[in-house]
Amino acid sequence: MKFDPVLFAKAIADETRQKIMGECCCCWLSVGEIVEKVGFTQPTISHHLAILRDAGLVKIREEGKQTFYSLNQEYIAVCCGQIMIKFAPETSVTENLVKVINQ
Amino acid sequence: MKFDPVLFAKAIADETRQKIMGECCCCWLSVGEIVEKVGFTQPTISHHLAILRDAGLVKIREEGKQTFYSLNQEYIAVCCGQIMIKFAPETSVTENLVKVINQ
DNA sequence: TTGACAAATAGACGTTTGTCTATATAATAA
DNA sequence: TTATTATATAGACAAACGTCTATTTGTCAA
Repeated sequence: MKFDPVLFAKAIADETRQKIMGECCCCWLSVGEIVEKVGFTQPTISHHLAILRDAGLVKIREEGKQTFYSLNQEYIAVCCGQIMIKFAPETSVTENLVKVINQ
Repeated sequence: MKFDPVLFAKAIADETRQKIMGECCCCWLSVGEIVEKVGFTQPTISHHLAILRDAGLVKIREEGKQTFYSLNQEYIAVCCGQIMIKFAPETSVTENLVKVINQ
């Protein structure tokens, strides 16, 4: 997944999608479970999941009739790191991050 | 500035604004200079600067007729760090970041 | 005080986005 | 096969957004 800072920002720039991301951050959830937890219609949730998928922010596992989603934490960390390097290069936090990445 | 992850993401979720951010990341630029570098009309640039300002992403210095803008790198680093903690808590990059913040 | 310049604001307009209902696709069970 | 369930896709529609032109506000120089 080639990093595109605008695509990444657009993907997370919505309250509903951030709710979805929070729900499936550290576990696998089916679309139905996400619908229950977030509270929009199933097509709306599927629409948002497609946007997250196209940006590379979720991992997908199909199992019979169901599709499970889980947040792609590694890639999200990379995206945030890249944005810090691009837009906050002179901060100590970013300098430390760069040190960790390069070691 | 209270951190709002959706407001932050919306503010950086536009190509023109990211160009502006890149230009005034490590220096102070007047609105006129940003207009020249980014290449939209002055009202359009002012519009985007207002969005960045409302999200706390730029610092402002007025000087006579001119207004100078510079990216608020410290706050951008904080925002990225918060997003990592929220959406990528289990990654080693985030664990290192938390260590640095807490020390 | 007048004129010139820099930036912000107002308003118009086309595009993009988020949500919905309706429908299609795919997998399983009877 | 047929019915049922889970998810994705299509299309409609209102709201939000990005850009522009025109205008206003504020500062400085003559």
